[in-house]
Amino acid sequence: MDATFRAIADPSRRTILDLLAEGERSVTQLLEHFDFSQPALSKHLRVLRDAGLVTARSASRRRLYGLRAEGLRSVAEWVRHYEQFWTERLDALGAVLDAEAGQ
Amino acid sequence: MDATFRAIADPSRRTILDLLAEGERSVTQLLEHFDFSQPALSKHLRVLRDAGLVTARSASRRRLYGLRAEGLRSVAEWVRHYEQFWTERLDALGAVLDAEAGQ
DNA sequence: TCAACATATAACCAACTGGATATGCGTCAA
DNA sequence: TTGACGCATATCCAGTTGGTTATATGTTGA
Repeated sequence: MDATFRAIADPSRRTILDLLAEGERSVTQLLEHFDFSQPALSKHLRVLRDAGLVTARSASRRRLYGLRAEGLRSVAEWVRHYEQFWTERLDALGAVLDAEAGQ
Repeated sequence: MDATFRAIADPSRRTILDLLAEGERSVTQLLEHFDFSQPALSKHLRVLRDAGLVTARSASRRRLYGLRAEGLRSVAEWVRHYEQFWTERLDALGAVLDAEAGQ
């Protein structure tokens, strides 16, 4: 879980996840979207793989990466725990408005 | 937004947010939950403040920190975009089970 | 008034990180 | 079979990070 949070802390890696959300991509395909070198991309992919956020399979001489969104579940649950803090306020606001409308 | 993701990448800082979710706390109160020094805590608090995740107000000679959960909104929205990937699968599974039950 | 308290900042350090270049290794096409 | 392709790994480097100790600042109580 710690690995997950550290993995998504980097904007390039979040972009990778965004790209993979559209479907499987090879390393070369992914690389087109970045300014850094291919080894740098491979490093990012390794971090994502170690965090369980992407999968990889070999297809002839290419390597296809895919999204493994379930890896983000812990993040989703963690943040949902906080979501109530702003939805509660909206509920409270709604209650106030209702009360005022009732008068 | 980038600052937000980097801020929550650290487990100590996530713990701080968890503590503040229960209410305002002074630096000394927060410090009881950690093994590191007071300056280290002040540094973490600065990162969280810069990311807009906590608020601080002076109360006599103490400084009370509070949660500012709205700062996590961008994270919540980002991860919700991925949430569909596992809920969709559950929906699909549900459809299969429904179909089998119908036979 | 002054010592102790509560906190922030400064300066420093080791470890980690994201990048680069160089290279190794398997796969395909000619 | 061999050269080019696709990718991973090794090594190195500069910048960032999380920690430390030392110190400065404001506040309160005696």
